[in-house]
This record gives sequence, C-alpha cells and structure tokens, in this order.
Amino acid sequence: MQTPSQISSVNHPKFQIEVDVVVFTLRENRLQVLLCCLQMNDSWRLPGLPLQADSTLEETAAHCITQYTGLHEAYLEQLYTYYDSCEQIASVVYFALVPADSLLNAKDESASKWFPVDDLPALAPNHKEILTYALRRLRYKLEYSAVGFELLPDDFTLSELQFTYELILGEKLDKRNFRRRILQAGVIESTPHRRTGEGRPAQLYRYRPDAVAEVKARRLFP
Amino acid sequence: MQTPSQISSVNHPKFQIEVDVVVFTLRENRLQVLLCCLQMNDSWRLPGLPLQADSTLEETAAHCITQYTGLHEAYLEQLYTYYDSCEQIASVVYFALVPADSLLNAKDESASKWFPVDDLPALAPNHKEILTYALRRLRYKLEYSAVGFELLPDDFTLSELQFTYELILGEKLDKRNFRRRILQAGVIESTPHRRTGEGRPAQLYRYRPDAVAEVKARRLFP
DNA sequence: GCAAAAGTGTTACAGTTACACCCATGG
DNA sequence: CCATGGGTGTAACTGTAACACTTTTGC
Repeated sequence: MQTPSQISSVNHPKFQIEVDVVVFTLRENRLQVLLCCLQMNDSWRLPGLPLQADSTLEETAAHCITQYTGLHEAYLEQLYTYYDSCEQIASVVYFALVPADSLLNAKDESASKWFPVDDLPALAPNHKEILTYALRRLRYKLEYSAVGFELLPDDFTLSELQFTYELILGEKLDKRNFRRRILQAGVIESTPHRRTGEGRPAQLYRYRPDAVAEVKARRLFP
Repeated sequence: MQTPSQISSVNHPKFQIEVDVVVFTLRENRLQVLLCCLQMNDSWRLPGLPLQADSTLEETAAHCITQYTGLHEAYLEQLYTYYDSCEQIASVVYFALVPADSLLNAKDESASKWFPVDDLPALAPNHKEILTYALRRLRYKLEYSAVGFELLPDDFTLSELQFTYELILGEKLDKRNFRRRILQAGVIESTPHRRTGEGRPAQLYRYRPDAVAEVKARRLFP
C-alpha cells in the first residue's frame, strides 16, 4: 500500500513515453494497417515516435503518420495507454484513418508496409492485442458515427461507400436500405459530377463538413 | 518535421507520469465526485498518484482509490491520457464507480471530499474538462452497459435501481417500461429477501455476476 | 382505514427489414 | 443490343413508448 504522503513527495520516477499509431486504410479492396519492420528480424510493430517534451501527444501521432505515409492530415483519435513495467516505457496509442487514394509519397517506404488486418505478420508483444482493440473500436465507431468517410476520397459513389462499410463490418448490407438511411441521415450531399466506367454512371457524393457526425444515442440498455 | 532516424535515436526524454482518478458515487441522492484539496489554497483537483516503475497503471489507480475511500474494490476503466508540455507531466486518467453504501473508512478524510457533480468548487486547470468528459462517458456507458449496478450496494430494489438511472441520466423514466426491460435483459435476479419500510415491502434484486454486461450493439448509423 | 410505495399489461406508433425490377451507359 | 453496375418503393414485422389502477404493508 502506498501512503498519501507520496502525492507530494519527491518519489517521482520518470519514464520514456512513446506515441504509437494504428493507421488503417483501404487498399486492394481490403482493410489494411501500417506496420514497421523491427530492426532486421522478421517481427513487425506499430509505427511510433518518442514523445518530445515540447510536443503534444496528438502532434506526435500526426508527425508519425506524416513520416510513414507522407500525409499531412488524417482522422486521429486516442485509443489507450499501456505501460510496460519491464521496459519502463509508457505507450500512448492513437488510432488513425487515412483515405484510400492518398497513399503515394511515404518518406520512408522501406521501413513500413501495409498489411491486411486479416493477414498479419508476427507482431511485437502487445501489438497484436492493441490492433485487435483498434479494429473493434473502428467497427463499433462505424455504427454510431460518420467515421467511415475518413477512409474514402473526398468524392465517392454510394456503392463505394457501401462497399467500405461492408469491408469494415465484414457483412453484406442491403443496397436500398443503406442508401435510404445514409441519405436520410443528411451527412452527405450530391456533387455536380458523376463517375463513368462500366455500366451506368454513378452520382458522386461528398461528406458534408457541417454534418453532425454522430447520431444521438438511443437508449439501448436497459 | 521529425525524421525517421528519431525512432531509433537516443533522443528519448523522460517524463513524470501521474495516474488520476475520477471517482463517482451516489450520496445524499446526488451523483458525487471525489476531489482533493490542492495544497492549502481553495482550489481542488482529482485524486492522483505518481506512477511507480514496477506498478501497472490500473494498480496505481486502484491504490489511489483505496487511499482516499478505504475501498479495496471498485469498477475501474481508463478514460484518457493528457500531457502537459509546460509541466512535462503526463496524466493517465481513470474513471471509477463505488457503491453508495461503502463510503465509510477513508484513510485520509481531511485531504479529500465529495462534491455533487452539479455543484463543483474551483478546480485545477484541465480537471474541470476531464470531469465533464468522465460524466459524459458515464452517461453514455449507462445506455449500453450494465455499469449502473456498480453504484449500488449488492442488493437493491427495482425502484432504487431506477432512481439511480434517473439521477445519472437526469431524466424521469417510465416505471413499467424500466422494469420490463431490466428484467428481460436478464442481468439481475431476485433474492429471497425484501426491504421493508414505508409502504409495501419491495423485492430485493442483485446483479448477476455471470450476466453479459453489454447489450449487443444495434446498428445506429447509417 | 389510509398513506405510501410496489407491482402489473395492453395498445398505438415508429423504425427496421426483406425483397425484385427498371435505368443509363460503354463496348 | 447486351453486359454492367446504378438506382428505386412497399409491405410485414419488430421493438418502443405511453399510459392508470390494484396490492401490500406500517402506522
């Protein structure tokens, strides 16, 4: 047991703090996650950076994403903080989503690689667990907020949006119900453009930046 | 911009890490939160302890609760991690619930005090914001999980349970709908006892420890 | 016997799901 | 003209919300 005197005592050990990021994207019709190769062995880990004294946690996470993907903007959210008492390192894990079409100019492509979430390599201890948790949070979040758009380019068709949802949730959705509901929700608006290709051209939509991104919760329990 | 070389460089500053806890309970028919007096001035803060190298984050939070409330068990959940680049202290905040009847033997009563969440004193910077977030999370969590029982003694009547929900959510609930749903959910079971007092005696119920504590999410969006 | 709190069902309404065909374009 | 993906409405069903009176006890 500790005693109250510890609160203001000088017993204040110091720790390294690392900011790790679980970056998700859509590539090759699969949900993929960014991993770094761990110093020459065949084990992989989440990309991360040590916290610097004058940065914020979120800035550090953003720097990390920029470094590995070349992107300067991403949806970012704090996930969880772990502390490893063996290594005496705390790890603040963020969760990030980057759009499907934006993976062009990573500054250090050799150091990192995308992996489908259902086909992961051997991971550093804890990182498998962290990733599983991040994936659960993504699926869960998709069900009550408009976070799915963060994985799409600015303009998209309703079919692309539905496909994104199906990919993440891992189940087929009904086309008519999906369209009716997403339009009723009022979070997207049509653009003047269409996408041509095979078959009938599709109306392009964009996410309304002024949209309320979360549905108001209905009571689920009890 | 940082460079990839920082990942494996020796540029690893160290930080103090503090574990703070937002402890909620029911007292005097109000939702209350535990606060500590900040060194002789009239400002208050969340109770906290510095992380020790060989403890886990959760252990530290649990120690903190024991110290200020005398309780050895509480519902505990990580809330968020803040980093203050001025003071260079990271603060991992936990969220805790303790039952209404268990506030007996705090070891250091003079150092801390309960405040109703709608009648708070002046707080240390950030702590007001943290508390608001914790309260939001409590209300939100109540809607999809059985977390409300953590604020009640082992045995309780349905009216007490409903009153707890009403207190936290800040709205009246329909008695018949509440009872039907909580019983259908299968998370409580009746005990052989009754509570007597004014009016008709009430059946006592208890939370089923084997109950599934979260409802399976229904799709809310889109 | 009366005050006080416990306990109990039904009906109307709203939201959700399931489902199949026509449309516009490119080759 | 046909293959391909885009786009559209309705009916059954399921879950939710609203609502008032009877029961049991202590005083």
